[in-house]
Amino acid sequence: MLSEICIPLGMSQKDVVILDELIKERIRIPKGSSLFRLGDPTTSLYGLRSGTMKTQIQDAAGQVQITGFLLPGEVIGMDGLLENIHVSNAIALEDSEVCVIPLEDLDSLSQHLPILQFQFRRLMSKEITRSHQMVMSLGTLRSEQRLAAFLINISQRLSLLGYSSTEFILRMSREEIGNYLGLTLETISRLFSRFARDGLLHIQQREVNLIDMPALRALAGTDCG
Amino acid sequence: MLSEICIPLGMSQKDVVILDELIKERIRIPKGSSLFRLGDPTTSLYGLRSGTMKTQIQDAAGQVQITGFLLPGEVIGMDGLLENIHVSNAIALEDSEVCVIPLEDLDSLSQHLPILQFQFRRLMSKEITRSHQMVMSLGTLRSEQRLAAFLINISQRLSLLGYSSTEFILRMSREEIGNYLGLTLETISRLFSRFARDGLLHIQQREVNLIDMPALRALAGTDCG
DNA sequence: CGCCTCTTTGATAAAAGTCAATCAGGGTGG
DNA sequence: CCACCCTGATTGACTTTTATCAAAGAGGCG
Repeated sequence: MLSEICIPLGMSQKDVVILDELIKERIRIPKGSSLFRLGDPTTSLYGLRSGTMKTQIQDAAGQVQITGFLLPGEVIGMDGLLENIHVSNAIALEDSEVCVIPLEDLDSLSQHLPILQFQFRRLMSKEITRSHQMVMSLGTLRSEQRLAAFLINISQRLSLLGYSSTEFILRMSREEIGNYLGLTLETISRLFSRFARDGLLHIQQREVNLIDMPALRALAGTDCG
Repeated sequence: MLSEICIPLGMSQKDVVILDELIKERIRIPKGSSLFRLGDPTTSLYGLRSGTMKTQIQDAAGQVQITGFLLPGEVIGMDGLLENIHVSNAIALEDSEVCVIPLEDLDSLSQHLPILQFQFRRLMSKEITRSHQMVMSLGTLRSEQRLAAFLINISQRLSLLGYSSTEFILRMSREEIGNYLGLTLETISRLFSRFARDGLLHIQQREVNLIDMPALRALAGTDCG
């Protein structure tokens, strides 16, 4: 049953049962603490079961870049498969829970369950595409377009999880949004104020209410980072 | 022998021989033409054998973002494995040649050659990491830092191929560099002029001569996007 | 209540973009 | 062979966008 969240794509019931064997363990990650850190050996991947997390990379100078905000059902840790060393930090934005997918088991099972291999190939390809979209957002969009695209993206992903697509709570600070979008926290704050003034949304601290989705879409350019 | 270029990492001689069976075909791509286009079915991956290519995505409005410049030995097309439809265009910047790696063969061979599976997992993970670095570059670096990091990155990759790390020819225009780095062609041009004035490099059209690598590294912040 | 973090807002400055004109090379055709 | 044209590159003047610095306001929690 967990595996349906972790790996929710077209598998037969039988396959899903087999797959359940993969998930031996769950881990709770309290708000603010790390699931793994840069340099840790990569022994598992993780499917986010509940909560919200962020992944961030950092350079030698300590400069940080958030590379993703993760929602339930999404898989964390695939950037550590090059040398089996994590190259990012995964930090919980609220109390969260992940299911552990040991690489060892994944490998041995993949031998006899080709669809599992396909599935992970697809997930990795999806992450590549997502990251490329992010590059496009940072490379071509202006601040207001980036924030609009960000909100639409969050909205769509929450919607897929069965939550409201128009009312939700941002689990990340203005600073984290700014870092993610290549902007400063002040710019994010000003944009929220302007969007609210222009009737695109209501925002009260981290509670967002998207009012004019068509206008937001138009701003973002219909595509959704 | 081709496979050593296409998939150059730790395999036994025997494995390499088996792997050679994968490479049935080579394709020549003349300068300016496409290896594949957005929307094409993904039936193969491609290892670049010679030349230089770029991959770019585009949104509904036709806005383009270059997501990578490819040098010999690098693998193209992994972003198409989500739905087996290419989500990018791959275009030759000079006359190039790729070896074709049919997915069908890759899949059947992977069953009996686990190392091949690992290898592709690693390559995909590498692309994820590379793209995340790109996000960091766009999100946190200023224009001069981005260009310095770009030049160092090209330099390192050429060096690994046995070419000079200080003298090389840029196969892409100022506009393409600008698009890739989220800047305008004028900014790139000005930066090259400034770098030359400051004695960091010589540049004559597309011929670059890196003179002060330490200074370039310092500018880029030692990390190399 | 008071402290602490996060957020908002304003004033100013810096970075990069835009518009425009000129320049350089490379290739083509007279 | 040379002039011309076309694309790509450079440079300048000016504008826009976003960052920076600074101060004040709003919640939340001990």
